[in-house]
Amino acid sequence: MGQENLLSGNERALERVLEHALPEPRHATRRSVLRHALVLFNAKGIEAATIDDLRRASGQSVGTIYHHFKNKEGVVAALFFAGFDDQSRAIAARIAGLEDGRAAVVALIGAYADWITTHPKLAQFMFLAREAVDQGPHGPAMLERRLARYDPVDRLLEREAAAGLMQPLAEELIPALVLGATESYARSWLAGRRAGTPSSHAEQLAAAAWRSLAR
Amino acid sequence: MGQENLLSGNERALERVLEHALPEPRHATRRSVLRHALVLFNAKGIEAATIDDLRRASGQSVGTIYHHFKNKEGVVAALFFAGFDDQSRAIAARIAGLEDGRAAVVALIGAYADWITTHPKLAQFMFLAREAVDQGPHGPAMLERRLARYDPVDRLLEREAAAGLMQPLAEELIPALVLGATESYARSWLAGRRAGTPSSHAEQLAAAAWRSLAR
Amino acid sequence: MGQENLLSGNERALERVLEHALPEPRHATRRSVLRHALVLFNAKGIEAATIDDLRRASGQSVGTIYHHFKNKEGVVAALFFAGFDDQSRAIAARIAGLEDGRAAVVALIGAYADWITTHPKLAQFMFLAREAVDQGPHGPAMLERRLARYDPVDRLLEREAAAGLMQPLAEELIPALVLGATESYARSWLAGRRAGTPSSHAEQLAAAAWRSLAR
Amino acid sequence: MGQENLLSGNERALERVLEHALPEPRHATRRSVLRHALVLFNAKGIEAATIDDLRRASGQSVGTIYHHFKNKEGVVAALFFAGFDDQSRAIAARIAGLEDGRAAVVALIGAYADWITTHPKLAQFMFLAREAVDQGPHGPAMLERRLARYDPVDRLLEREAAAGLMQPLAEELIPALVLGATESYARSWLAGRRAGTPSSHAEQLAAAAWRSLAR
DNA sequence: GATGAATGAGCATTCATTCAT
DNA sequence: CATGAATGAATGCTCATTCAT
Repeated sequence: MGQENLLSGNERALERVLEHALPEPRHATRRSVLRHALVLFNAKGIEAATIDDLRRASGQSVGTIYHHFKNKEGVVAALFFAGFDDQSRAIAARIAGLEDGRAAVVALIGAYADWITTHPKLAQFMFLAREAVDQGPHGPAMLERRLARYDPVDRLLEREAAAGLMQPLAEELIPALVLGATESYARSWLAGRRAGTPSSHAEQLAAAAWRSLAR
Repeated sequence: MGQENLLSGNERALERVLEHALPEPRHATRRSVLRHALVLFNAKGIEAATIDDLRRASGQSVGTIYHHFKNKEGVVAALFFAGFDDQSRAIAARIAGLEDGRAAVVALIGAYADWITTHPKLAQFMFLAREAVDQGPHGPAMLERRLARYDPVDRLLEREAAAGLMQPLAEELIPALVLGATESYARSWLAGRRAGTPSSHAEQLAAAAWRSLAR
Repeated sequence: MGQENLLSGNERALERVLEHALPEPRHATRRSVLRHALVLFNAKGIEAATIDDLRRASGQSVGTIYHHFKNKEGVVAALFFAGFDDQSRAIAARIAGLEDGRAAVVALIGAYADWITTHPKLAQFMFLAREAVDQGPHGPAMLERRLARYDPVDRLLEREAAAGLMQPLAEELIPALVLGATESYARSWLAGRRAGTPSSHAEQLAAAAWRSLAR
Repeated sequence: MGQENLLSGNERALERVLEHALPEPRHATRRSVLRHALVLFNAKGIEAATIDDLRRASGQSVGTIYHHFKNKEGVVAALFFAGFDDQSRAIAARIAGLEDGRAAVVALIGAYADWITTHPKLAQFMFLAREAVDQGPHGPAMLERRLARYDPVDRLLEREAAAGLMQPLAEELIPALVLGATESYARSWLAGRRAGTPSSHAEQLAAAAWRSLAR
């Protein structure tokens, strides 16, 4: 029985995310810092978690953390991007090739709910960090990636709207109608105020979203 | 021409909220501090805004601020509660007496969207402060107030669900389906990423929410 | 025998400078900080002396130092200006009313040499800090004060030059010819490389300067 | 048209100084580091310029810089000595063989003014670094070299003083009277506060110095 | 010789809070 | 009620230097 079995599913999932973002063996230090940063940020809040906490938890020196991440903000950004990109890949994999608006909405909500269920720690952190990252120096880059992520679904929905298959909704409402409820439920679940995983409700959330959109 | 005309609609609306929470003339100092705190918290973030910023902006002394609010956390809480209670009053006024689930959802979403549209600064602050207040010493009190706010609507929806008028949804999904999209849209609008006010979309948001819920 | 007798001449002279710059009783804390800052800056260098050194030496808290001086740079500037202004007053007092170039040069060099001899610690600090202050935020203010200090002498020398009483020298050389040697000697003396005080050589320095200028 | 034509006069002069101090081809790395160190030290100050700045500017690695110079102090010293020795050679060449006090003073001031005019960057650095080098481990060595540099002139002036040809001046004043004004003017010119080069004023400065000394 | 990851003591500065007046 | 001087723990970050590869 190797060490692998000592890792919970969440930890394995996190490890996979970090290894995808930082695959080189020489990035082991970086990965270790991010692993501990995630726990600290979630436990104490991003502002309240100090570099010294992180140094103690990760067993690295302050200098090493700064050497690799430049900044506390750099640690936050690295972790956020690793999570965001993994999430985007999961979504893209499910949406790829779909030609039907309803199927796309179901796939998007399913992928989003599953990812959050599989990566609850990272998801929680991403809700915490989102605002800070959007305001920070990587804000524009994030905006672009966000647009790219949702672009395929947007195109399909636009096409069906043009074909008269959807409710006559203001276009700027669509994103909120698609993901608003799922996001809201996910926040509650991550905060411990709901029992069922987002994954377990994904079908109902997707069906409800589609009812709100379709004619 | 009185001073009143010099105040924008937002400022008048804010003033009304503060006067409702702190009606006494001797509370003028408190109100002034809260007025400036709102601007600072929104501009710099709650943690980043310092008591000294607040002292400078409000023209009061540090001692005075502590005398009236006990704490920085006390300033945040006072502002948050003033907003929350005003919001609750607005919702309660619209819901009162309704006996129909659909009407209740329409009223709730309408009141919520209108309040945010009328009090954007306060609404923005409340999204910022919500987590901090929920964790802080007033967390339990807030939970109670939140439950009380939504209780009338919850009861109506439960009744209609029992009568088989609604989709067979997991109960814990309902709050997200009712307000998730509206909240999501409001956040985007407050962040400057959407053009139309929540108010202007309230009917569509309410109709969509109801489609997602009703059989 | 009071405490006064325990103070050396230098310390009394320093005290007089500080009291002139910060006369209020409530400025006692500020004066104490500056007194100890002078010793530290001279002993370790301005950059090498830390705020913590200063806190320890002065018996004040870090917060107090920052409360009163805003900055480490603020401590440096306050000390520099106190010294500079005292020096300017000493020079102005000796020059006042003179109508003769030679007498003005003698008075200026005498006042300068005497001041340095009486305030060696402060003088040493001022040579150390000059560049930093000139570059810093108070640079322009300093330039102005420096021009004002030398203006009376400049005018007299210009008048005599116009009357043909002086060597046909490039105007931009005059300041260096008047004070260059005295300043150079003062630096050496302050560094411990010369035995005689600037004061003791003031007459020879003044006579030499005048020989270099006059026809 | 070779690369040489792309170098300004200052850069060529600097290159000659560095090549004299580090003539071997294998010293090219050292020379490059010193070349960039000069710019950095002048721009940011010696303490404020970091090894990492130097690494970035010179394109070398930290390890290489330490390998060649042992220390940050070692970089400063190497640059200072290169400049000092070149200056000394320039002075010695002009003074060699003179038997007349006046001629020696003229030659010394001329050589000094010319060197500063030709090597303004290096001269500026040397004024910055002088104190640090004098205090540091090379201080005694510097004192010796300084004495050696001025010894020929000192001897000539002593002889003429003994012959009654000079003003009856305290001996310790002589160095200040000889070079004080020139040094003072050079500092002002290097700081950008004077227009004419030291070279252009060398004759007047020398004549003035001699007037201040001679009977 | 060259590289750059790692180190960790040390620093300037901030800031919520207290309390004597 | 009001003031603002005083406090000092805590923080993010820097930087010269070392050393394994």
